[in-house]
Amino acid sequence: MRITTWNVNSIKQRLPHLLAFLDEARPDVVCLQELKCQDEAFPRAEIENAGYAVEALGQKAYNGVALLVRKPLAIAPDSVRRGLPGDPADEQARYIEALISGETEQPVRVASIYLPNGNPVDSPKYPYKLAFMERLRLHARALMEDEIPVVLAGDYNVIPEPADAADPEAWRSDALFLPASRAAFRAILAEGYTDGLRACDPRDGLYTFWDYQAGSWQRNFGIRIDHLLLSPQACDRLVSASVQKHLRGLDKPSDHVPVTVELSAG
DNA sequence: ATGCCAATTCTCAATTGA
Repeated sequence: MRITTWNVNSIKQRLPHLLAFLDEARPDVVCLQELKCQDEAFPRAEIENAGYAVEALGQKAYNGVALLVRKPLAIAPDSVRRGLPGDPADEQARYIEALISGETEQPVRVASIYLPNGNPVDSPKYPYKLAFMERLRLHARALMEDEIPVVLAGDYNVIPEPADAADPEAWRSDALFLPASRAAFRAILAEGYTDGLRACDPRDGLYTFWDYQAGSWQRNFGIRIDHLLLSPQACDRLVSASVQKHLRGLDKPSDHVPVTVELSAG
């Protein structure tokens, strides 16, 4: 089972690239972030025609997450969770989760996460980010209890280590790289989760985001902020992980590229 | 230190992102 996470930065703008990616890469599960569209406007028919079941949580203009599941895999009935537990007042569309099952594969629980950016750090946005990460840690812990493999995939908006940025000094006081942000990320890992890409590829220079500005792509001024975190049972099945970097070089790209892990059937 | 770019919105300027 191949599971991909991709912040598309507007599902409407990126639909041609997404459909081409589904056709070429044929991932089994796709976790999308930054749909920037309400559920009524989600291009459901086009994606279903490509062979995928869709569950989405959208809102106007900002945020928005979705899960795509390629047939014959399916989303277990009544298994979809919309919104991260822990704060009923949080109305931002940043979390969707479901149990994925198939005839020949062991089930896997998969979440698509759009973690808050947190900038500027002296605004309420930064404490919101840290509170969201603590909620995610607690939920990640709860999800391990039934021992079904868990993959928490998404745009974490966290640069875990200096090796995950081409120029770490440039991010020193940014919400993506502040010590408290990195500590909150490590606290999730400490619950027993593994950074899937890092577990497969120890090299420096693995990036998943290049800013549209200042020629970041051309100069390879990237950062690694899109992650797939695997519970112990999921990590036992980890076969490979990779970044689909070439998509950043297309016309009208997202500023993020897909990241994919492959799990054995069980 | 700021803008650089891209997308969205009750658009022609402001807001958000990272």
